[in-house]
Amino acid sequence: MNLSARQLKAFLMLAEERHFTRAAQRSHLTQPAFSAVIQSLEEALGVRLFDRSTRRVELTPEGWHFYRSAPRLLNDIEALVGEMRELVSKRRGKVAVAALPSLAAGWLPRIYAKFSALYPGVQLTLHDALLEPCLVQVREGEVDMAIAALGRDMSGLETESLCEDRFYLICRGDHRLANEPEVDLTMLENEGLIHLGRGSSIRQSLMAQTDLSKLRTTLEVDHLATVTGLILAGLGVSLVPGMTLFHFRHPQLRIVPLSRHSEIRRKLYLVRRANRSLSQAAAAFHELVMRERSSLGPGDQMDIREMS
Amino acid sequence: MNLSARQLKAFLMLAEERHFTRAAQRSHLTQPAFSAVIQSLEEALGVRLFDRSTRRVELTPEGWHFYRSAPRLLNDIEALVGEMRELVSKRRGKVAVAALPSLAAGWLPRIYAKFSALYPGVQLTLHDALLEPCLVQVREGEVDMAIAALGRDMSGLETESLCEDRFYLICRGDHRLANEPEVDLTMLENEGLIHLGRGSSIRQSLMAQTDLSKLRTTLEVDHLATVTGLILAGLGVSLVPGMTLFHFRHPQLRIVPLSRHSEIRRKLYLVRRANRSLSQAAAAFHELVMRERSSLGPGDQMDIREMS
DNA sequence: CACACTTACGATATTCGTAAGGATT
DNA sequence: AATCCTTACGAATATCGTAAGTGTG
Repeated sequence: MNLSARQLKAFLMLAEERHFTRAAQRSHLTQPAFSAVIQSLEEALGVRLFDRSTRRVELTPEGWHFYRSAPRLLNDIEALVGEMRELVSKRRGKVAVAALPSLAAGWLPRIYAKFSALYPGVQLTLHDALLEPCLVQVREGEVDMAIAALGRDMSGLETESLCEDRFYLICRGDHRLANEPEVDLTMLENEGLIHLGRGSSIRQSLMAQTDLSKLRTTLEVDHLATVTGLILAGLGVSLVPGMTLFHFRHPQLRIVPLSRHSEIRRKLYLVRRANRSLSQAAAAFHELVMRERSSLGPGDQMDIREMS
Repeated sequence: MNLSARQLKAFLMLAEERHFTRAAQRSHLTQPAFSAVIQSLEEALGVRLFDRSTRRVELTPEGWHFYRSAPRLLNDIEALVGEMRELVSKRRGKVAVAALPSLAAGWLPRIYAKFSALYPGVQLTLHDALLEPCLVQVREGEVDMAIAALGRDMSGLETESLCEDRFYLICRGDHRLANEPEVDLTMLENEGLIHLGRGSSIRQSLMAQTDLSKLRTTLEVDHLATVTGLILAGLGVSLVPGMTLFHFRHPQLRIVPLSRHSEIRRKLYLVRRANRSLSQAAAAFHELVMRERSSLGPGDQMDIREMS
């Protein structure tokens, strides 16, 4: 037995029209072919569904019984197929992304806006989280992908490089280095440095690439917004990657690039589960991110321009 | 697009097993053939439903979405097909029959008992009604068939002869004709005759075949049970067909056949709608009636034996 | 290298359209 | 005679199983 949507559709068409020739036309079939579909259905069910003479076509008692359920059934089938088509065409769907706070606040919203314009039916979710929580959410399938740095354990994850993010010195306008065109790490000796928490990828990038022992760590906070306030209050300076510079557009703050030879960089990646395909909507989002990645990397110039 | 039950079943099998070879075996297909079914489904939906490497088979996001609805859908399909099979096999169904009161009380219950034993799942309905209401119910499709006589208007109806029913004289044991082996209509002159109502087929048969002007009509009632009482009270005699004789098994009543040459008969038919097929259950009932018709026709002997 | 999915390919079955057949009004 | 469903039949398509190919652990 193998009931098909085509048979159901033909049955309903004939039950409505009570006329093989018309029902066949509406089904885009020749009348004999249509007849064969009905016959195959009757044979599959083992019972005649229509009484037909050349002048009259009518449902048999069993036909009526079938007719009670068939429309709902076909409707369910077509609803399901329709849903799938909507997913494929991205008229519907969901994309969940995890991103480091710096990206979640700065670059990603612009991507979200573009994506929403392209696919207004797709529901977007954004989880701003520190590096490790980002990776956990990807690994556990809570999000489709993350935009983050590399973590300690990247097993089961697949990464694609997005950009490299240079670091900058943030200081108050009256700081001794405020008007340098660029600074060197050696110039920062004995400066009071305001750090982000240890869960932060910014902090981790810094620790991995730099010897900060010559600097004094004055404070450690969790949010960049807080850093702004602390610097303004004269409590120290900070080193942050380019992606976060929009936090520091302030008349009394200065942003000074680190010189080439003491350049520190944070590498950012798009992270997703290994060997797992993305949903159609997520794949479209992924594609958009990769296409737009030039708008955040190589990284520095653009952000400087934005700030000026 | 033509979704089929086979595709759904294969999909669910694979979603459960996550293994083409095993799922193929359980589907009684070779693995490549099974693979082709899955591919045809994916092609029909325009989206991959399974991520497969040689070592792992897993649902894609779209596959999961499909999986949310597919089991219910397949279940509905199989439920419908199952229902149809039950109707065909007469494990379920309905049969509604209309019958003249004489048959509804006497012969038909025995048929119902036999039918119920054969098909305990089929629900039987019996409408005992006078001739014209019987025919109306058939014509309007309220019942599958009727067991009745011929009416004035038989258009749209199809009849099959069931039996002929002889008439008998019913009188009290102390009546002058009580011990005759048979009586002639002429012997009934000036008798007081108890009639049934004009809607009754018994009355109509009598009127059509006999000149009753020599007899006095003393009373006219609607139910045979009442006739019994009236005869016992000495209010007259009655003429009734053989099928009703069980009403008159009473020590003080006598049943006397009418002689051959003044024989009156009531013809009984199975009546159904013209050009309309019966439901499977009704067809089985019809067949049983026709097979058992010898147990009521030619009519007389048996009833006489029963009465003795 | 062994297991597992895909591709290739020939055989069979199904489906389709055209044309002829048969029944009903 | 006209209408309309069924049957007949050849062509295109789909489905199946066997066997070879490919890729992954």
